[in-house]
Amino acid sequence: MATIYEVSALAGVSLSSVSRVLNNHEHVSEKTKLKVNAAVDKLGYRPSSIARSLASNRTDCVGILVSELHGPFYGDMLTGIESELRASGKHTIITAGHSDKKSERDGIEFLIDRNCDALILLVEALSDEYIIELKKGKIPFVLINRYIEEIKDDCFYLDNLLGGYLATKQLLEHGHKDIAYISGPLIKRDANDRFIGHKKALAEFNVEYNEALLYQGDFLTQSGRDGITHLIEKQLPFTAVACANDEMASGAMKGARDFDLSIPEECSFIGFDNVFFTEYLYPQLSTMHYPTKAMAKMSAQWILKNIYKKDIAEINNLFIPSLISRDSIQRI
Amino acid sequence: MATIYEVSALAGVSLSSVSRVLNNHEHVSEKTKLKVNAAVDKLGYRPSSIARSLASNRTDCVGILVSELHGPFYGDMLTGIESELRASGKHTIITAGHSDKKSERDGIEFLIDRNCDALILLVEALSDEYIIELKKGKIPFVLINRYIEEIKDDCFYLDNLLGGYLATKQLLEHGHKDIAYISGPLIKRDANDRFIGHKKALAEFNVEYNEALLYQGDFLTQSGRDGITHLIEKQLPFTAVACANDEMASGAMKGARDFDLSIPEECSFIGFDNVFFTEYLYPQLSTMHYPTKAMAKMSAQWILKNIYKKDIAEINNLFIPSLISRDSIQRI
DNA sequence: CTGTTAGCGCTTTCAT
DNA sequence: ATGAAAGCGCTAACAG
Repeated sequence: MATIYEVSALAGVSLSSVSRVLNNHEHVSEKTKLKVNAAVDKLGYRPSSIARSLASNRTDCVGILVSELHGPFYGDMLTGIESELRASGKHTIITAGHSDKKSERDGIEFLIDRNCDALILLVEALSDEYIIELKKGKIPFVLINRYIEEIKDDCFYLDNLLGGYLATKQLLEHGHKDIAYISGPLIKRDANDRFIGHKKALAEFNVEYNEALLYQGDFLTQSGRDGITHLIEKQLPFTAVACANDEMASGAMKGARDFDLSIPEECSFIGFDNVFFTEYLYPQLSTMHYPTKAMAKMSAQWILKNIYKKDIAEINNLFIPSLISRDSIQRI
Repeated sequence: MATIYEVSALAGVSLSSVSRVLNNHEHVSEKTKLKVNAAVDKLGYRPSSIARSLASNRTDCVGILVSELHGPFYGDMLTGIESELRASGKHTIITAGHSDKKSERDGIEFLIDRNCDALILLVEALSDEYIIELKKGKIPFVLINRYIEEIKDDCFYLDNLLGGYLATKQLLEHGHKDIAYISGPLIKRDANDRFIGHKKALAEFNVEYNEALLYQGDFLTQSGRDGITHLIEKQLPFTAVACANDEMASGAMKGARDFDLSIPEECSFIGFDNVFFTEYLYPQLSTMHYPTKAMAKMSAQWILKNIYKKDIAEINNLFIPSLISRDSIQRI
């Protein structure tokens, strides 16, 4: 592998001149540029990113931590971030936190050890305190899908309360009054906000909230199924169920069918997130659109703007969910 | 940030001794180990991975290239690889090739430039020749989901022909004779193999292959929908359709329903890959299981064994699909 | 506009 | 078993 020394020798200029043209620094004569580029081509020279990082203290890498590398939600996030960063010549090191405190901590340490210039974090298990403390360290980072008051400008988040509200409102407007709710883990902020939104809609329509109709799931399909099973077996009265995400909604729909409930005739459903497969469920699932890609892109832009000093028009932290109306809700 | 010099000074031993205990080299006295570790703890020292890489010419990073970062198939692959590698203290740099020749080439170059110790590649657009040529370079790599005769020991692949055969056989055994086939892009080896398997099953059951019943899709949901629409509008006779992957099957099922075909009563379906959402379609989709995780894990193990000299029991290159029988096939 | 000179923080022979 | 010293390949003042 040719080094910069050989380029320098062949081009007949100094090391620094080579470095300058390689990094597009100004104040380099056209002539030396030409000479250097010729030498580079001739030698098939490729700079060593490692050596460059050691000397410059930059890696052009941003570290990403998401809960899982699979799953429609995280997949879209990753795609959105990677493509935006890649377009600016920055690279991503991706790792998984598995919604587990230790894993998330390890993941972050790993990314810091890899000398990432900045991080994009989707952390669920780590406490607000830990994150606020991390902010005092020297590694810049943003949070996605999470709101922490103290560092809110570095957070990108959805108005989950509004989403929960709009979802249930949709059910109410179709005449439903007995509405079950399959929530995410309520200790999680997003899950709780969606739930609060649900209750807000109920209140607005003067429908009394019935605690028995709440089932707390974990955002995974199986828990949706468990939820509907629980509700049915308890013989609880409901004509519709709002689910805190699409995975659970699909599980719940499956569970309902196991009890021969026809959808949406006997039971309506609404999901949340609008992941790609909702359109391919039967009936197609009405849900709340989560602008995942836009949020992913924005978080990447924050990095580009603040760390790499690129010109970015405007940073916007709050994202708004919108209703996707399909076929899983029956008017009664 | 403390450096190794400070550790050396505080511990009262030489640089090299510190380096030795840090890297678990043998021939270090218990005493110096203790002294060094104490100093490390006291200083909160963390080695710089960059400096280490520069000096040692290793990065402990393996580069992964997949077509997309989203999608159930790639997601599972990534998860499988990352967890296996991570467990051995190796790291992954992940990038997307978008099934495009230039993107894939760029991605590989990027990973090489990042000084990855080895690569795991899922490439679709790049030619066999390009890959064989790459093999002559100095970067070690394996291929997943692809078979190239010349480097077959470094390939991990599914017996797609068998899968295609078994899928259609399942339909035939349920009495179907008029079987439509929605294929992937037939220039792709895996798509073509599945299709060949389909025809083989037909032949074995003495059912004549009818070219009109073939629709060539692109593995994406929409093309499944387009396929079924085409078949129906042409008024072609069929009682079942075999799809080359689950995405297209879900699209096809949706399309069939748009024409008020009941599934599976009026039309049976079988998919391929057994991605997670097949279970949540209605009816649940019968499909061929693709041991994605196992393949991902195996490819990571190849790297661990051959690059990092870990003890790995056995490497196995060929993976076998198996039938997952659910509710989308009607006996006639 | 160009060249000289120090390192960046660590690993790795080679002696001892 | 330990230490000294020579880089790994590049960037970034600084001087000219």
